[in-house]
Amino acid sequence: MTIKVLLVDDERLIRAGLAAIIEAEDDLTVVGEAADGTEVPGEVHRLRPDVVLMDVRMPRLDGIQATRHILDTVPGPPRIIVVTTFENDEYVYDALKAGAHGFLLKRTRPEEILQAIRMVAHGDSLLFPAAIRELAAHHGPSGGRGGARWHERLTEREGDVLRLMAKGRSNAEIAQDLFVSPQTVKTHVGNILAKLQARDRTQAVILAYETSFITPG
Amino acid sequence: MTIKVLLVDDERLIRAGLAAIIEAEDDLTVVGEAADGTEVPGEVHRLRPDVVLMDVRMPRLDGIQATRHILDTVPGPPRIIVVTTFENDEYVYDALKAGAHGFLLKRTRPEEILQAIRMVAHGDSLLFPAAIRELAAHHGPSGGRGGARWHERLTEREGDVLRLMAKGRSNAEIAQDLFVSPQTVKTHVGNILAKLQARDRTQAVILAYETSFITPG
DNA sequence: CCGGGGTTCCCTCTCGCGGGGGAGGGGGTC
DNA sequence: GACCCCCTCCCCCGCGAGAGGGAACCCCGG
Repeated sequence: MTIKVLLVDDERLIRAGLAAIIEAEDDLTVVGEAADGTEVPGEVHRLRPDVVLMDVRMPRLDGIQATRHILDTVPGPPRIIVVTTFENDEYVYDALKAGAHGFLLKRTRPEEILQAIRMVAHGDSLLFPAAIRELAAHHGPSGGRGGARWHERLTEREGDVLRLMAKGRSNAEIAQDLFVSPQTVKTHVGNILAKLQARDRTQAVILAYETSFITPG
Repeated sequence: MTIKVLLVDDERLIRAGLAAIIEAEDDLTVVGEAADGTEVPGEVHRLRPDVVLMDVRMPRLDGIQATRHILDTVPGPPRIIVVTTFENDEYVYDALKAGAHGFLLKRTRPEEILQAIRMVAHGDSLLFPAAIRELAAHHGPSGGRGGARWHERLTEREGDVLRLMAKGRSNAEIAQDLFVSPQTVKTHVGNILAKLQARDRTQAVILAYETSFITPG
């Protein structure tokens, strides 16, 4: 049950680095590489990877269009992680909207990149594994099979706060709703923003929508 | 082609007031009234109104649940306008999420209430008539048939700004994106918040999502 | 028993956001 | 021409938000 990964990045150095840390794990393997978005659909069809690590900024066809194209055309598509150099990259939201299952910064520590690959391969969303958290809440803390804990996952309380943030509540209002002090809410909000790599509550709410943590309509 | 309106409010006085101003118009007519959410589905089935003016806070079954129920069960459902007493009512977002096509404050001036009814009856969303604005942009300024202009509609520039707000941009970043000064952006943002009756940019973005001005996924 | 994560609460500090004004120019209608 | 709307830009001001510390409690697991 090794997880098959396809690397997509226009810089050979990046691909080599990612391939090195991935191949060092025995439950992960790199089945192919692509240097451009245009090559991706063919490679996906041919290699049937479980996870695609896709750079956002590429010549010819960028990661967003490539993501959209794969998810539109390939039946049983792979999970796609969008990789970007800068946090708060302007394409991050577009990428998630295009159907990506998470995003990573290139400077993220290798162990976390590996954990991220395993998580999305197992069907979790990188930022908001709502299903997992629900499972853990309903079926007791014995939830996920070993080692799947990732430090960026939101806690239950943080989920409560984010849900209220996504209803337009201010910190003071959230404090009233949850019967805690405003300072506590500020702490939670700060942790949420850090985990989501969001700059402010607006970006956090956007991510909540784009990753279906919150569902409109 | 008179527009049939169903009034739903637990206070007879409110219903009477609304009925008075609506019946004074010859293109609008009140086909029925209901004092409780539980009565609504039956009345909708029986009277087939074009528009439902629905109070949010009602005993037994509130406006949100009633809205959801109607839209779930009635084929070719009416357009629903949620009416509330206080701005920034905590139920507003829930109502829009339940599928309401807009919301109004009870203290809104009568002419605007009438215009709102006409707008939603013609298929526009009250806050974000994106379709109309697109039509106007594509088919020239001859867009909507007479008199449909409502002062709460967003201008094209405001739409640009809101779209960028919904991408998580700060005012300064929006200014760069649009090649204008930050002060100009602040002006637009202020106007947007006023028109949307939103308290801050987060609420504005939420409304943008809930009314499908922005579409996730 | 001790460690770690989660929740709660406190402090200070900075800064962007939003409210309140005003003002000028362009383009449209009446 | 007068009017109105939109877009642009400016001022001041108050406040909430977020960053960056710290600290206490509980519960669970090693």
